[in-house]
Amino acid sequence: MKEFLRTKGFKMTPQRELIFRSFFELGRHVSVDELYDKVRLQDNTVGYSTVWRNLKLICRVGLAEVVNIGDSITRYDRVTNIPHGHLYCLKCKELIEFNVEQIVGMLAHKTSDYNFTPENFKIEIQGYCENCRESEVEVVEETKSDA
Amino acid sequence: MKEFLRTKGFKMTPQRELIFRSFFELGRHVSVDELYDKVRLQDNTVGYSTVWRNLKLICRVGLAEVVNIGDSITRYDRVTNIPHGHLYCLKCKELIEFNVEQIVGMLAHKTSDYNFTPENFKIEIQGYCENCRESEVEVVEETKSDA
DNA sequence: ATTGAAAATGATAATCGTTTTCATTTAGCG
DNA sequence: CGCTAAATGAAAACGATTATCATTTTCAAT
Repeated sequence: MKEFLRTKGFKMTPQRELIFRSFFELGRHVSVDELYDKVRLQDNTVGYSTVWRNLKLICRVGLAEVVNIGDSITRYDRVTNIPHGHLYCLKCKELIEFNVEQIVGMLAHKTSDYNFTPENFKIEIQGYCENCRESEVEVVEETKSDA
Repeated sequence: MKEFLRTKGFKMTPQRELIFRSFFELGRHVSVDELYDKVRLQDNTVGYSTVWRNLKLICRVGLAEVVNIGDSITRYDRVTNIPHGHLYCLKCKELIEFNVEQIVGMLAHKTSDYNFTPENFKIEIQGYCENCRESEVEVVEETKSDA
């Protein structure tokens, strides 16, 4: 890892090592706060900005990418070689991954109709998971006034 | 439209009418600022918050939905009956719509494997449009230090 | 037409996530 | 070692979005 970063022109530091390791330990859909909390458990001197910067760095070097669904929280997802989309349950807020290998293939083909060269596919589906399926009624009648 | 809103429990006001009309005149991928500017051309007393609130209202009643691509600007897209995804050019930042009717069909089918009931499909593809295709090289070597 | 309750407006302040700044410390090459 | 570029941590700055609140307006019931 140290080597990997060096070849890209970045240095290795204890904080950075801790942040990187924590990120990969956390696994999927990591938010800044989650990562910050985990890092602080092991070293409570690490600054918030440092966690932030390194999370962006992890993306910059191609080891993670941003996941943005309905809520306003940006999450970072470890890059894997199997492409996946996300199913987001509007009720319980759970984020389920699902395989989109064939879909991506089709999409790639389709974009060529538009003379477009794709780099990155984002497929996010909002809906209701198995458990929450029943109560999918009221969508408009929530917050009416002001807001 | 007035009727339509009333049945959903909302009132009609001159500002609201102007904002709604302006939104639909603008067409696709409307940002708050764009809409605000357009509205102010016709009535420079309308407040920013009012534009904001009404943009959200347009979404709430199902006439528009949020489009969020790479940049941090939230845009609102008029809902149509033909489902479409977005091709976002990383260079010129243009947003191209493309038809995803079949794709959505496949996706809907695929989500059933996960016992998931989809409500909303978002397909965003980043890449390079016809004109910008050549210069798609440097992706990592941009801003190195700090940041 | 008048009225009264509910909702909308507009200005402003508050909030939240993210980015920048800057003085200080550190990594790592020569 | 010693030097330079990069990294850190704290704090402030920033921009987008939301909440607050006093005032005004809509609209249904009279």
